[in-house]
Amino acid sequence: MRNLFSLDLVLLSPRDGEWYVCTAAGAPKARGISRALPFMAVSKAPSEALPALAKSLATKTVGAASRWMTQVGAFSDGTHPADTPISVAFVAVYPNGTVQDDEGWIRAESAVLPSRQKAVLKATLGMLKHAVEHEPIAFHSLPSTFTLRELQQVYELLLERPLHKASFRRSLQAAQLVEPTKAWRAEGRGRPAQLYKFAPRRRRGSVRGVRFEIAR
Amino acid sequence: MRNLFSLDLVLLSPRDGEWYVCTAAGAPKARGISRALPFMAVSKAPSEALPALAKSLATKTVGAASRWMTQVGAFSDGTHPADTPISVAFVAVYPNGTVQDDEGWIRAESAVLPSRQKAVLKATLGMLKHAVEHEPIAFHSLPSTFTLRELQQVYELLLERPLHKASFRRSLQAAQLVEPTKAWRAEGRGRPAQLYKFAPRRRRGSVRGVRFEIAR
DNA sequence: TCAATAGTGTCTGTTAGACATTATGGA
DNA sequence: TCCATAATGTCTAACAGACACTATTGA
Repeated sequence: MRNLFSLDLVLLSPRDGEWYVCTAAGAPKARGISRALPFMAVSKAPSEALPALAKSLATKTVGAASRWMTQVGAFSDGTHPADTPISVAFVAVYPNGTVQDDEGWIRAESAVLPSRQKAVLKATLGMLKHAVEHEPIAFHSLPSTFTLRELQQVYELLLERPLHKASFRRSLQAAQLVEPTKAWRAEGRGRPAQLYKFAPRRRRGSVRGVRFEIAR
Repeated sequence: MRNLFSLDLVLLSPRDGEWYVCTAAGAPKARGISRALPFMAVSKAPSEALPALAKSLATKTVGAASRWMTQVGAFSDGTHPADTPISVAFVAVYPNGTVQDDEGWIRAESAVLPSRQKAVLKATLGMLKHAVEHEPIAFHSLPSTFTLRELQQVYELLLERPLHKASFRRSLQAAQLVEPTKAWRAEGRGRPAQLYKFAPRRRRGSVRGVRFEIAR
């Protein structure tokens, strides 16, 4: 039976200041591409909704459920191992520490993928840059407790630009999104860092004026 | 031949401080729903890319090309007149003045649509709220010249909240996105308003710190 | 003691929001 | 003259960015 579409997953996890993306074997060997983003070929009208399908595929692939997932979009260009006319992509993040020395997780920057999936990955990273402002992506990219330095590094990964330490912490405090725990963590030389947990109290009340960052 | 998917369009245009959405006849008469968003049922792998397909369908439907269009996403829930497992939706805006007393354009707020398309419309309006910051949607929702009051009203429609007049104009001036023309337009009683045109000079250089507007 | 990192205090320039004021037309 | 709307000036509070400083650990 001919496939209707494929459902593709961009599963990301930060490690060493870079995004790692989960891949599976089974892509066509043509042109030296042996790995691909996890996908599921759908050949009949699915009984479940797309998000539920994506969630179960992610859980099956990684062995754990992701805490945040959203749709990236539908893609029709380029080549895809399932050879479907379109692919619907979802993105999910897994906490820092998920990536072990597993060859399934590879650096997103240098990932070699079928051309459609390469476009999916690029679109995903561009989408995260905007979505980070409205969704708690960074917090779900970390374990339940984390240092503020780790949090800032994830934000810098998401936004693809450096952030100012003091300003970052002030804004974070004003937003009342995290709470300190009583635990501290020493790494290497310097002063130990306090561990925080994600505990949003309220949405930032002051909705500020328009920003005009219009791409031309 | 069974359909692979449908391509749906959310064609929006502002009028009287509200969004109007373009609909076409031909939806099933069941449950009193007689109109639907314009769509195209795709039964074989398309020779064109999705954006090109959407663009040509929009041009054919409205009789004019839109100046801005982007994908909303893929939708699988609910009912759809094409009865496809998924629908890929695109959104485009048409300038104020496109909507005449044509029954094809109806108020988006009170639109009665097949359930999947209703979800598409809702997701679209939510998406625009975030996209307006990064893409010149508002300018493409107006004719080539417009008053700053019209521009602010479109932004208020997009953002779904009122804006402060003086701050809006200051930010607009700082962003160097518009240029005044020599024309003025008098409407009703008060002082005539100067007409402006969209003429972006530069991207706003100062990329400011993180905003934490995290939805919980 | 030194190096390295965590965390904070202060200063300054920018800007959003409030408010007031002037400008300019029609009724 | 009065009213409605456009456009702009001023003040203030909030905030981002820079910088410096203190705090606390390991080497």
